[in-house]
Amino acid sequence: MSVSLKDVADAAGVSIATASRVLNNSRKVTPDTAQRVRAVAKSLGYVLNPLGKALRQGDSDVVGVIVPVISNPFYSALVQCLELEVEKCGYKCLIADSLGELDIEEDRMRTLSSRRVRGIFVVPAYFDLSANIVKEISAQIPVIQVDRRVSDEYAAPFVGIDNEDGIAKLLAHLKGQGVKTATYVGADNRTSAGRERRSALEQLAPKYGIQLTAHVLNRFLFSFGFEAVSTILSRGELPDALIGADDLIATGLLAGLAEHNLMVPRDVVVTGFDGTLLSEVSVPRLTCIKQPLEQIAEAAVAALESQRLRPGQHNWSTTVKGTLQIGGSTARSS
Amino acid sequence: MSVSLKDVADAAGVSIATASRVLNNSRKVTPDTAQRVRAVAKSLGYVLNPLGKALRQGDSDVVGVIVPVISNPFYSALVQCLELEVEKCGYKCLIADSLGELDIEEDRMRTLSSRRVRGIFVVPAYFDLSANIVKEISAQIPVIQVDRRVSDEYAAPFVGIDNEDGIAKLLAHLKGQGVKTATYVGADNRTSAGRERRSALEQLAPKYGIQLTAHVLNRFLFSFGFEAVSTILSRGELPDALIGADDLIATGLLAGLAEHNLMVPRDVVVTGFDGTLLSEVSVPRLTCIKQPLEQIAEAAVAALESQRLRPGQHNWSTTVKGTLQIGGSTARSS
DNA sequence: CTGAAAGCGCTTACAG
DNA sequence: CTGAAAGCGCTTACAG
Repeated sequence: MSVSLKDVADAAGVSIATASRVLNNSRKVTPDTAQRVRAVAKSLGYVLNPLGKALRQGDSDVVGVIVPVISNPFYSALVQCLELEVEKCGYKCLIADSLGELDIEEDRMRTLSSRRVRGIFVVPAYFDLSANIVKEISAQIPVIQVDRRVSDEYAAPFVGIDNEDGIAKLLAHLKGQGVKTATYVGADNRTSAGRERRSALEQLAPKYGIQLTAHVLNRFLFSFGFEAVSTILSRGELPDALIGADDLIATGLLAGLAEHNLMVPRDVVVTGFDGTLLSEVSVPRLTCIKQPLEQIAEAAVAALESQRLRPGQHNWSTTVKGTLQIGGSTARSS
Repeated sequence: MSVSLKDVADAAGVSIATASRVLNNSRKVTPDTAQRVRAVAKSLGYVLNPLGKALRQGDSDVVGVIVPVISNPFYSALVQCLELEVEKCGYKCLIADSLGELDIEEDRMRTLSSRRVRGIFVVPAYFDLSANIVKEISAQIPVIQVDRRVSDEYAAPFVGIDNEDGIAKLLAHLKGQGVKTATYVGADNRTSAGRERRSALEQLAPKYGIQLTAHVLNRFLFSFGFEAVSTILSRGELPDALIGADDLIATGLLAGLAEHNLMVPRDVVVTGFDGTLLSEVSVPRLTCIKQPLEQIAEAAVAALESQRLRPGQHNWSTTVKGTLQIGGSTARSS
């Protein structure tokens, strides 16, 4: 049905080897012949079949991307940035999600690996449980952990935000707004992001003169933030600030507070983390740490390339710093 | 490096033909032999290389999905549903976005086609400009248009929401809330969704006793909704309702109104379309038409299968009806 | 029931 | 500079 390299070669009166060389600019070919082949290829509408190429070379031009949930605005934005960056290298992206479940994650990684992708970007579902699969696949093809990492530091390189720096910026801002007490509505220990943000907060809050009441912990979900409001209210007094572990939780908090007729920032200020669409869409806008996604994507692609060139070095990581994005949700002084 | 079918066959003392048959359950093989092959395959950690299979069969187990922008919550949700449904058939998804640009869309479709995917789901970027490429690729492999369609009704089957029905439900609800005047903050004629929603509104509003002021039209963007508020205010009187063409525009309206210290629903009611995460996250929640994504995904996959079985019939479509999701943004009677 | 062989489309040593 | 040939991993008529 579709035209193959052989068709082109025949029509041009050359061997398929020559045709291949012309179309890949791989070796010097008589200009005359080259031109003829190119013309024929064009007129016949030849398009390379990447399957044959990949099979032969044991290596495709596809890169895999695995995120927990593609419909989480943070991940859909991350995926888009990664895709853009990957395409600059002339590769294509195969995108998949793990739904945050270990067995799906394993399936995705094995499938991609068997397809001989050039490499995999993965946001591991779990800090500890995902370590094995990341390490296993990482031994076969280049794997880069993005946004989250697994417990085993020799599993694969990591690229992501500096959570501690982000939390520090948030605390400095809150302090400037006169915040004295805060409650962390955060993520549990399942993921590295959850761990790092929580421990940074615990460590740094005292330095900014902010007193933390008991955390409310769960997963990165809007519904969790929404419900957390009731939990906190049932305790009695509301703190000056509610610190959400990400934008999803934070917008959940905004919605929950509205449900209880509490005004933000008048009654309590709220912060998020990520700087997703949600933070811009919410009313009031969410103060949060904006992740430099382009930069992360760029670093991730660079990491993958470096991993391809000299494999075996897995215990390194790249962190980038986020920026404080100030919204109305913490405009306490006004 | 990785173990191939030949390795398995050798280790099991059979031909690769037999090994292949066992692993595919394709023909009767002596139970004894079959068991042995299976055992060997397992112990060697054999995993099929889909490249070889696809090359041989001229057909892979991959399905392509092309949406305009993956970071639009509606499309990321759609992609997730499609992926889930596609996997039920044992296929994998190759996801890509066109950024709403024709040349990228063309590149994506051609690339997928050259990879011999089993079929493509596409949300065409343009109503008229995308017609050619959809038709071209549709002649090669099964293509299903989802959510939007192109002008040429013989291009490819379509699966999506019944926009007219959705608009009617919205109008009925608004009428019940005592709305007499409304402004449509909508999408232009670039896409079929934009066209259909607008023309349905123009046609149906009078029947519900709702008077439309001049439309404000542009693309499906949060920023457009946000800015549209100024445009409308500069005209003078605010209508009873602002009807956003989708949730992105509608939440933009909410944010824009808040910026002008206008209260929703007190000063004006607002509606959206799609029922994305944004509609739930916004404060107040957005009244809108919720798209039955699971149902759409199911129908789309069924359409693809039917297209594979008997190709050539392109001029049919499946529409599903959305449901009215009532939020605080139209709670006028309260 | 099983195997030897062809062939999907491609690239790349190896000769010339 | 160019071509004949091997081979990537797989499936499937074709014989037996």
